[in-house]
Amino acid sequence: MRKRTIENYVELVYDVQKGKKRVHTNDIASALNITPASVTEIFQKLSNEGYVSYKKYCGIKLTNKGLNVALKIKSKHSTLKEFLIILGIDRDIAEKDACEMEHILHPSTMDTVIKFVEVVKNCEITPFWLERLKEYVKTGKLSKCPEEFYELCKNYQKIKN
Amino acid sequence: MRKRTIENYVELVYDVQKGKKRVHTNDIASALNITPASVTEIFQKLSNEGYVSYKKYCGIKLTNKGLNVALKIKSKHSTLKEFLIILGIDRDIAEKDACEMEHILHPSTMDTVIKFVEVVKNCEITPFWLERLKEYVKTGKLSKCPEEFYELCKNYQKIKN
DNA sequence: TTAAATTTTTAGGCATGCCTAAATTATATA
DNA sequence: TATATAATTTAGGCATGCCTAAAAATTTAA
Repeated sequence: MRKRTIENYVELVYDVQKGKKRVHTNDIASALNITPASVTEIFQKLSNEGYVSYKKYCGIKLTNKGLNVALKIKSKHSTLKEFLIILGIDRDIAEKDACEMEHILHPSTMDTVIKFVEVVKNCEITPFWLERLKEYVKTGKLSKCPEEFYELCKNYQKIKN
Repeated sequence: MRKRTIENYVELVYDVQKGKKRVHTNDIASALNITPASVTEIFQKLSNEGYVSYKKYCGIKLTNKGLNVALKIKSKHSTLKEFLIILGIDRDIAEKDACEMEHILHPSTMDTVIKFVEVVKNCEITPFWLERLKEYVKTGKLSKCPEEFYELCKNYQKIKN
């Protein structure tokens, strides 16, 4: 199976599994609008590769290996979604784009995104540059950056060097 | 053909086409490390869908339709790469991640990214928040945001409301 | 508890994007 | 201008992730 496929299925299985003992073909099939027959095939492959334990006619359950993948992907997903929302992307679009990005970004890119989100969340108030960006996206007009900011930045940089 | 496949091939054809009249199977095959036979198949499909004009044994040339797709994708690519580089991602990783992101992001997300890059490039000096982020990524330590910044932000927001 | 309904699996197919090997066409050179 | 060489195409295969139709197992309910 492709990395992407594994990640998507394992992630979904994780979500569906909550509050259930086992996940059945129908659960996945209806969630994805595909046929149960296709899901059976996926279950068998996920099982062969050790992501789930599978018993015919009884559905599946994530193994530790599968659980780890699921947790990692879910963590990436929520960080990326937060990241996009911070930038001003609509929640549902952020959700979809995060769904794609979670599979492709390099670990070091993910690391930067994680820290970006952390930095912004750490701010007591919405950062100025972010306000300006959102305004620009909304109105199409980019306001000029006030002189005081430049001064402050310059001073700060002098101090550091 | 899948959207992603079309975009990838058309983009590559555009790059290879520069300074040549026609692009040959071998050009693409060697660039992608796949066999010329596979490229022939791709050429035929690209041609069927109107992205290139194709004459047997003579290679292909982008049509206007293909050129438009190529230009759009290349524009997305370079914006995304710039975006990632601004955030502090290494150039080669930025290159690879941009290659993936260019196919998946929602237009409104792209719009925000475009404006983000514009806003940062518009700054006379590297924004303070970006300095802090990069430092955090590099050292693992997040410095506290100076009080003056908060004050300035607050004042600015009062003025606007 | 046995028949009906539902769920799951099997078997066989299909499109995609790749492959190899062999045939065809173009080109370079003697 | 032949002919050897190189490039391209055709033909047939393969893995993936999906499909349908039919078979098998399970569950429900009479």
